[in-house]
Amino acid sequence: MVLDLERHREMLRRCSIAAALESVGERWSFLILRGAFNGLQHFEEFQSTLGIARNILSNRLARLVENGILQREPDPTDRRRVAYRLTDKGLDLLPVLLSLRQWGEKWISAAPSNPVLVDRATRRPIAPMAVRDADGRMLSRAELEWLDRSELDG
Amino acid sequence: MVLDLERHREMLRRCSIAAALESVGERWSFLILRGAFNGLQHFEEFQSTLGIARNILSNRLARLVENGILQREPDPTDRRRVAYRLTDKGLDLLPVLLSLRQWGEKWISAAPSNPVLVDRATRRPIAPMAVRDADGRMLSRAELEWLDRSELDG
DNA sequence: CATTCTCAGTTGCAATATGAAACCTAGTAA
DNA sequence: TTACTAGGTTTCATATTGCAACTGAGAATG
Repeated sequence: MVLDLERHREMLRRCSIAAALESVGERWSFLILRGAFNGLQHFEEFQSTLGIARNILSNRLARLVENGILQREPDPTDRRRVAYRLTDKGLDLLPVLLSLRQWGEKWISAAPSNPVLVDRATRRPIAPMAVRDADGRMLSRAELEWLDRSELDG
Repeated sequence: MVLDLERHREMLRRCSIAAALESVGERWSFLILRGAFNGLQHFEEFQSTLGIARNILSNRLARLVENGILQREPDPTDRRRVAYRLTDKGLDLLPVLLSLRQWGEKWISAAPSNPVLVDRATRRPIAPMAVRDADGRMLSRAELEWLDRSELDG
């Protein structure tokens, strides 16, 4: 029993999805990040655009900072203000955010999202997030298989 | 004031990330889906491998079914048993799951996850989920820009 | 320089969600 | 016919969230 519980805890520690959710899985965290990706930086901006309760926002920002996803930067020109900006670790969540957005767009809100992420050089929208092989070819579901790591070739 | 609240509600309805999170953003939902992707189908399997409370599991499965992400299929050979399996809508969450897993693997639990998703034909692991242009070329952060939909070419 | 306003919170309390454990019901196995 | 199993539900305790009012440092205004 205790062992089983321990095994479970261990499993959750090993599972990177569970680990990721510890950082960004709480209610509002993702929407705060969406805001940050769209340029929001200040407490009042997040609060008024998301309509989140102030104490919860305060808590979520603190946790995201603790987890190294946002950086808290006091503004030197106005000492009341604090800017919250994405760290590299936070910026690296972009694929998660885009996948989720595209899924929601496809299956729930048929309305296309705004703004759109484009290739700066060509100004063309990015491709849908998809599973691809090592050469960048898109793989359909039928082409995929789960393999135990031990069965991977050298 | 009421208008502002309404505008906010409207925004959340329009935001596909918020919409997606309504379906899969509750605590445990993602881990249940991870289990489903790894082959779990039965109540007792989810319960014992995740260690989730039975009433919560019951609630989450019902909600995922409501939202068309899982299908509830009574087993004809044993009328006690019920199989929960991913629908197409649910299977389409794979990119989200993989992005999250890769992020967790990179930034939190350095340990590589198991099992691994491979190209069935070559048995080689899939490429990391990344932002790519329409031709499949990977785009770095510096190459990306947010553009208002109205500014898109034709 | 006194007053007012803004920003980023905190506090207290009510409403919800979650968790643990026992219980239930239909169906299967011995 | 008795025991056991799968998939829940119920009850009650605890934790999380939400709302509204309040605070305190600092900036803007007159």
